Amino acid sequence: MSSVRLSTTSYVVLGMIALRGPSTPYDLKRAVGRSVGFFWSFPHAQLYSEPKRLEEAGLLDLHEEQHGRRRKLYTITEAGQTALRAWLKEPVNAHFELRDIAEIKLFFNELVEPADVAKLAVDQIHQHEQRIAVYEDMRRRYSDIDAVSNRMVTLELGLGMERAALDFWRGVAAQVERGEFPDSRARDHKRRKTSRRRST
Amino acid sequence: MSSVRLSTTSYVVLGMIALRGPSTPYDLKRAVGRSVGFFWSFPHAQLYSEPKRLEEAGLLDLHEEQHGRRRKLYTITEAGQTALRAWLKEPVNAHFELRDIAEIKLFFNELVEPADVAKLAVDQIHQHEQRIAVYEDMRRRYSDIDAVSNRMVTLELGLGMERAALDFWRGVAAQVERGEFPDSRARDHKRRKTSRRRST
DNA sequence: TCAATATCGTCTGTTTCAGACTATCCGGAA
DNA sequence: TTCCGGATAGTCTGAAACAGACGATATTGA
Repeated sequence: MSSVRLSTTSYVVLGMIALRGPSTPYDLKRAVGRSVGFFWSFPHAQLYSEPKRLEEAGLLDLHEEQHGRRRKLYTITEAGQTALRAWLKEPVNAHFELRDIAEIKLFFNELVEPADVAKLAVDQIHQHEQRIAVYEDMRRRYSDIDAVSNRMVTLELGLGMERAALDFWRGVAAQVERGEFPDSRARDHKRRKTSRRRST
Repeated sequence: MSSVRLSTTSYVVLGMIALRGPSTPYDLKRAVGRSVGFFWSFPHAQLYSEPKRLEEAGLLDLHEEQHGRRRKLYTITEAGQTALRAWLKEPVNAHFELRDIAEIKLFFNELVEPADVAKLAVDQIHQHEQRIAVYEDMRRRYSDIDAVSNRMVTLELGLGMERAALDFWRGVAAQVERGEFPDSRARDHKRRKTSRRRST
């Protein structure tokens, strides 16, 4: 029940148990693998150690099952629900929580000569397609449940967001294919000018 | 010169030095703080330890300056350039590199009742605006240099991507404001139905 | 029946995190 | 001239997380 520092991974665990109900670490491992793992991946060993921490903090309840293989079944507590919801409501804080590899690669892309926009676009398209598949899979699995509202709102938002990104990169890819992209044009008139800097 | 494991942070350091030229850790700290730090943040102490590792791996050169305060000036080596470019070219691998907090929060958003789409949108809008500002700042700082091609291609892509996302979320916010969003409509006819599960 | 495969869980050295802490420099007020 | 505050610059450390090797138990079907 002592105060622990909760990481994003902690909230992923909390969130998964809140969504799925009572779960063993292995349940979580499989569920994470085909859903939220596409947005936040981590070693599966964490799914054994993290719930233990959360249980010690009073955010999960533990029910040890003692027949056959010893396994641990975790349930979320009231305190856990509260902590999770509080986190979900607060904005992403700028404090060591921002990490976006795709954007980093884009940021530094000017360093690869000539800028390989085509490859970049393909990479992004692939990633967004994958994420869309994750959301669509969830939608498929839940469409038979009658509680349409909250879950469906979320799924549609996720899909919408991913589709917007996908469209953007598909557009880029198409432009590149039609030779409309600046990098090919710019290359020849660059040759003449060398590393002159800051004339004004 | 031994082989070390390079993390994303390593590549950020390499990338910053490649972009800016010779830099001290403190230079990096400031530069990161107002640019790439918005996509990938980490404790500044890393900017002292990481270059040392990279230097030992032969990816950076060290020039110790010994007048006044002792400071270390790092330059990227050929090997460093090569490693960086190789990383930039390879697609984001699915192996512990995917981490997107905003998407996580969206994923679990159905758990906050009623789904607070408005707040979510505001958060996203803020974040994308901030990132747009980063790209625009870069563009402002570099627009006077005549090497238009690579850097400008990258900046336009970054801006385009962020604007697409921003537009999407602005659209969502507008819908919410006009009351067109499903969550308000869905709430009443949900009350009646309780936790029945999976009828088929 | 036992071998292969799938399921489930633990362990461990290394790296990173997060921020407290130390130290230096510089300008202006007392 | 010293003293103070703030900006600049760098170090240190305990606690987590990482990454994956490893160990153990079930299940199956030959």
